[in-house]
Amino acid sequence: MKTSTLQDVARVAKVSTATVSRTLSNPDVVSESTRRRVSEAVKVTGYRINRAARNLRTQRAHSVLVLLPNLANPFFATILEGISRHLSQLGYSMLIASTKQVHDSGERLIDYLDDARADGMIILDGGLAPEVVEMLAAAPQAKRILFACEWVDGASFPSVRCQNRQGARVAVSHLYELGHRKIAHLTGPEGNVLMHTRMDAFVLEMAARDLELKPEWIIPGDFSLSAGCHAAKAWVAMQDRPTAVFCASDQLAMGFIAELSRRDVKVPDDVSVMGFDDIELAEQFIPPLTSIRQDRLLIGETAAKMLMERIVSPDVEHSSSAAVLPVSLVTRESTAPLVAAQTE
Amino acid sequence: MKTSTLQDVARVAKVSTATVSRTLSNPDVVSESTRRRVSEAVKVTGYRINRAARNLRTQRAHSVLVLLPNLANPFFATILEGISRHLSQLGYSMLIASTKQVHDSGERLIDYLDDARADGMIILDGGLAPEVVEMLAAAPQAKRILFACEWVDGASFPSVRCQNRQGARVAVSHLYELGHRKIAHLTGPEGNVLMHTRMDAFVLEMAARDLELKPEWIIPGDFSLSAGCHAAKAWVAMQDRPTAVFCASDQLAMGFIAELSRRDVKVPDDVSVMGFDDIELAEQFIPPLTSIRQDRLLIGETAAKMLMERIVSPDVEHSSSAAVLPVSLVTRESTAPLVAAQTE
DNA sequence: CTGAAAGCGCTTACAG
DNA sequence: CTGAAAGCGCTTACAG
Repeated sequence: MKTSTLQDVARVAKVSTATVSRTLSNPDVVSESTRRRVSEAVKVTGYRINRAARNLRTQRAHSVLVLLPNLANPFFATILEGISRHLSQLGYSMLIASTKQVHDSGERLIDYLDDARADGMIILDGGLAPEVVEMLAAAPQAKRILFACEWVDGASFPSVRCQNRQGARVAVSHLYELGHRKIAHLTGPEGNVLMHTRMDAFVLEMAARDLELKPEWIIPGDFSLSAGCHAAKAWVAMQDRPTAVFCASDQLAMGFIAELSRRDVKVPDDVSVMGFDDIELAEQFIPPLTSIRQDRLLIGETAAKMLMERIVSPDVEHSSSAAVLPVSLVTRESTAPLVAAQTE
Repeated sequence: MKTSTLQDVARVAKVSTATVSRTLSNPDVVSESTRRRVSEAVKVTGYRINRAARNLRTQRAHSVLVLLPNLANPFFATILEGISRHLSQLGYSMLIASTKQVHDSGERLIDYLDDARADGMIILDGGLAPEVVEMLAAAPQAKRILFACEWVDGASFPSVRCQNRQGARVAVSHLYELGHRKIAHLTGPEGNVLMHTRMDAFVLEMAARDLELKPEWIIPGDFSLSAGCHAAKAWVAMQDRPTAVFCASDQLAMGFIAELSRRDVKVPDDVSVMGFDDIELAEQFIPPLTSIRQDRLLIGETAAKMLMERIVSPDVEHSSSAAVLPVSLVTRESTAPLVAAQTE
């Protein structure tokens, strides 16, 4: 059983292929009776449009590439869900690749656009090599590239992100209100745009509140569980221990707490710890983690929406400024008021 | 700057488009000097193949759909990584969709194959509606559909899975060797093929070892953290408490332990708990989780490999039996020898 | 080893 | 409102 084509439908409906095509993509333009005959013929033949043919003819791939730093990071799942939800509404498919895999396969990122595999690109990796960013920026399709979550400083791509600075400020202010004055920051990876943004806002907020910030209270990390574990060892070894730690990711916070717990340091009794992201697991963690919530579904949907507007209406002038989505404080049990015993 | 086509390359190289095409896809068949001239022309023009055109001409989409039950489940990330790794080696792209999203968008799963969007399908959801499975099985492209991790009993699709029965057996035997005799099983969701397979093997292994199994020691769950929490409440309420619990997933085990810990029940001192899957987090959990390890990268790679063989050589007779990949016991700190205090 | 030509299955400007 | 025809950019059987 061969799959049937427009030709087959046209033959059955006794109209031209042009008319079948119109009926399918623009029904208002054909007569009522034609519409009925064609619909009937479509049903009889079991016709499905051939997208390869349509793509070639319309010069559209009807799909979008999402580039992740790493497929195995659960942080991205909900963002993908949001992207995919919006794309499929518009009849677009979602293609996924990771930076590493594109590199390993010897392809260039821009090929996805150049070879008509994708109409646009949502990049969730701010750490692309500078020459890759340059190549993307110089490409004729640069208008159909957008960053989400992370971004590249100095590049002119539109982007979607959360209020990273505000998140750091809210974190400090939450800990401050609990009475903490000695607050450490466990950072993301050096060079990462989120790491710098959050750390920078943290430092400024500490200064604004006139809080001392010893150099060793900025603990370098990399968003991972294991970096959190290492940081816990550093914290334990400190002469003058901070009574609260603001971590740049939930995974960092979890690793930090896990290692402390192995050493019989209690959270939040001995030290308050909070994360950033509010991943699914934060609520289930022991203790449930106080965090800065990003709405990842919304980030995904917004990114897809902005990109699709640029794909569908390339000639309209689109604002190139970033869409900055709100964050919110989620208070759980890993942070608590400062008690006398912590300050001896 | 328009992107250049085969025509442009042919013009520059002063050969026909046929020759350019051959040079690119089958270089051995053209002369040395032609090969040089064409390569040069490709470089000069910056030619990239147009995949939409090639796909139409070759009647291949050069991409594969991976269907997930749910995009937001981190369990699948590494499997995707494995699939994607193999596909991209062969120049294929990976399309992702979730069962729910396909349903919501009003599409039928088979459309992906019918409309030339994908050449094949890897399905990670054994819980497809029976009418969907029937439709897939009846389709002319049924040979290019494969299940991984989960599968559908009674359907004849090839599949890749881990040794689920063996995993359950090893779990019981591990707990038995630690001295446990009263062992409970916290199950996956009713109706799920993994749930039944693991439970069934658990029950048989208990019987084989002549161990009592009270009905209430089979605790219904659904693979999630929160089901694990609920189960912990059930365990606490039991008159005759099992001294060890084998959970059908790591998430279940983590939820179970988390809730126990809130109630000051110690793992493994008061009860030994083990999971299934060995997800990344298992090692970082407190206590680090004993689990049955599945090699998810290998599952993904194997699935992609089997599917691609069927796509590339549709006429060869492929074994339709399942590929069953080994599991292994990973012993960590959530299980411990039975001590007298537990058996009073 | 190479070229001319057909054709994959659509969409759309043009003409009526 | 509808049809004939061109063409999107490739690949490949055929002929030489």
